[in-house]
Parts: sequence; C-alpha cells; structure tokens
Amino acid sequence: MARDIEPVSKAKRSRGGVSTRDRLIAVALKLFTERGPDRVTTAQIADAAGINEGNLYYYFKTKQALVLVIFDRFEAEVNRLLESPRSDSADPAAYAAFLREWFEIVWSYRFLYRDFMSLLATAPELRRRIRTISARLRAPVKGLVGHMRTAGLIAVTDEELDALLANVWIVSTYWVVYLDVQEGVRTLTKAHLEWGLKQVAGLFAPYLTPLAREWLDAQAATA
Amino acid sequence: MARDIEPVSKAKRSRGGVSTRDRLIAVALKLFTERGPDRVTTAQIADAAGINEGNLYYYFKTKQALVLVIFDRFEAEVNRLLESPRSDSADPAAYAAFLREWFEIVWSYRFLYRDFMSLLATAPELRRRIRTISARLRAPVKGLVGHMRTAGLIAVTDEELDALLANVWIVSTYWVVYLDVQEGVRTLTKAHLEWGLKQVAGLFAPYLTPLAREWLDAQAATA
DNA sequence: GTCTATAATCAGATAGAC
DNA sequence: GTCTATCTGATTATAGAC
Repeated sequence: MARDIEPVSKAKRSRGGVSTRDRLIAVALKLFTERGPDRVTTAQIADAAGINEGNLYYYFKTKQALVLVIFDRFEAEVNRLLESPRSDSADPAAYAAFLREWFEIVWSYRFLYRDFMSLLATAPELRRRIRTISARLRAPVKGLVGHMRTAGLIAVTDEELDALLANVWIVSTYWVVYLDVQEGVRTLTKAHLEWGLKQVAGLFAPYLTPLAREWLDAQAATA
Repeated sequence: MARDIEPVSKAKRSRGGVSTRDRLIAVALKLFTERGPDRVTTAQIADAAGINEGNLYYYFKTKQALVLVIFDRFEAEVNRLLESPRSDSADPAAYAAFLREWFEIVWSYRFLYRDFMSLLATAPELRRRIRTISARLRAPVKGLVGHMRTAGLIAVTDEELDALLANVWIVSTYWVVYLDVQEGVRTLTKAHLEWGLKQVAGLFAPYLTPLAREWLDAQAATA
C-alpha cells in the first residue's frame, strides 16, 4: 500500500544505533507534532537531528517527502492493526483492545489530523489514502456492533447506527483538539487517552441493553 | 469584548457602496475559508479586492491584524447570539433556533476552527478568547437540559451530561471536517448544515424520554 | 555521508510619489 | 487613499568540496 518501500538501511549507525535517516524521521515527527509541518523549517529539523541542513536533502529530496514517509509509517501501523485478529472479533474485550490501539496510533500521529487541511492542500493524494484507511476502519466497528446486536447487547437501528458511526469518527479523531483548545491540555498523558476512550464509549453507552450493562459492571469489578 | 472597536468608516465607497476596508475583510474571509490563512498571501487578498498590495497595508499594518479583525466579528456575532432571548429559554423550539444560529456562525467562520492550531501559534491570545466563548456557550445548553430534565423530557445523569456536552462541542465543531475528509464534500450547502445539526441532535436523542419523542413527532408532523 | 557555500524564491512589510 | 518601487528576511533547495 505504501508507495515508498523503505529500503533496508545501509546507513552508518550513530547515536545509539539509530541511522541518520531514522533520526530525521523521528525528529521531524516530534517537531511536526509540536508545531505543525508549516511552522517547522528543514533547518530546524536538521539542527535537532544534529546534522547539517544540506545533509537532510541527501536523505529527503523535498520537505514533503519527509511528511509522506511519516504518513507511510502511520498507514503501515493502521494496516498492521487491521490485519490483526482483533479486528473482526466478536469479543467485546478484543474490541476494547482494538479501539485502544487505534487511539494510540492517532495519538502518535496526531499532527496528521490536526493539520489535515493544510496537509491536503500540499499533498492532495493523501485525501484518497486517508479515506481508504477510514473506510477500512469502519468495517470492524460495524462488524462488532452487528455481533453485539445479534447477541442482544445493543439496541440500535440501522439509521441510528450510521449517525452513530459518523460521530464515533469525529470524536475519536478530534478529542485531542478538544482537550487542547477547551481544557488547555498541551502535553497529553495516558490519563487523557483514557478520557478520549471514555468519550467514545459514551457515544455507545445509551444504546446498550441491560444485559450489556451487567456484563460491563462485571468487567469493572474484575479490573 | 473586542479589542479593536471598529470605527465608523469614513472611507470612500466604491463598488456597490462597500468601503475598501470592508471589501478587504470580506475577500480575506473568503480566501481564508477556501485555503486557510497560511496559504493566502497579502498580494492575493489585495488582488481579489481589486486594489494594490501596498494599499492593503494602509488598512491593516500586518496580515495578522486582518485575521484578528475577522475574529472580532466572529466574537461579536456570538455575543449577539448569547445576548438574545433565545439563549436561556426553556422552550425546545427556541433552543433549536439557537443551535441553528450557532451552526450558521461556525459555518461562516469555519476557517477559525479548521486552522485553529496554526492560528493559535501566531496569535496565542486567541486561545483565551475562544475558550471564553466556548464556556459561555456551554451555559445555555446546560440550562436547557436542566429545564428539559425537570420537565421530564430528558433522562440524563450529571456525569453523563458532562461527557455529552464535550461530545456536543467536538461534533458541532468538526462535523465540517468529517464531511470534507470522509465524504469528499468540498463545497457545503444548506443540506450539509442540516446534516450537522442532525448529528448533534443524534447525541441527545437516546436520552430523550417517550414524552419528548411524542413532542418531536408532533413537531415533525407540523413541518 | 557530511559539510560549506550559495542560488532562487517568495512573502511580509515600508517609503514616498501622486 | 492608492499607487510604484523596493527592502528585508526567511526558507526551500542545489552544487560541489571533503
């Protein structure tokens, strides 16, 4: 799926066994996350990676190539998640784990979501790729709800489900921005991740049947 | 509340009786909405307004001043809405009108939300102002739910309500982005605005009591 | 692979004539 | 108020030595 198959690095390994290329990617992700790609210069990336700016262009012919490589990694992580057995399990516990992993990926690559519009403006092909990812993610969620419905755990009509899934997408994508803007949270912790998960769970909660609530209470008692 | 009290314009009125200053603001809002402030240059704004770039700087000493004036207008519209009698009515119909007006404001100034992060980076004082607006908007919503609760129209605990209101904020802010990214909607219509309203309504729907549903069905029959 | 230049652009902003 | 001309500074990207 990724365009740039990452070659096995033949680079020298300096600074804790990490190649310059990988260090550049890591540093770029960090800076992009802090300030967004448009507010980070190639000079700053090179500087933070401890190399010269000219050298950066040896690894990435353009600044955008750096963004796209990071997107490739994001895409690869999502694909890994989607191909894991979790993704079509009927077990609510497996689904909870699936959702948590998905949240952690969004969290790691949150700049992609936050700066989405300006990213799409400079790299329109990302639109197709992100839509593909979103569409694929929808399937397991819909599948789980289907399982739950036949098991009598959730009561929701098809029409309600469509609206619900759209809201799930929106909340699970933008809870981070809410915390930033609304609650003034600048650096996020695991507790914030839990908060985000709870917000999404809250979307499903009112549709759960008494049977499901019993099950959840039992789970809570275990944990 | 606004810093720059807009002076009564003493400018010449050309092109349909609109002053150059107002034309600049309108054109800037249009272009910012289309591409985001970072992807629009002062040259392009001046050009679209039919004046010279140097002249633009006669009206706005910096590009950021232009953004801030637009924000002032947004803030003023929200204040007007909050001071209207709709804002603390117990009448569900008044609340529906309130929500619709709010959505139309968000819609008009959507670039402020979409490009929030990069806006905050260049104008950090906006953070305080937007948080103030959001906090003030929360009050009427909370008030209405309180009214509805005592009237037996909605069944929701205080804890559920907090989570619900956070989700309302997220969905009512980012439904536009969902349509853009997920459904490929590039230019929005009134129908899309209705869609957004329905998504927010969907957050409340499962908490409504049978009594409220009756009332809503009656409303739907009227319309 | 890494560096030191430096080219090439381009955007924001100013000065001063009209 | 509006224009022309120009400056300044930043940023992406390249050439070529080491």
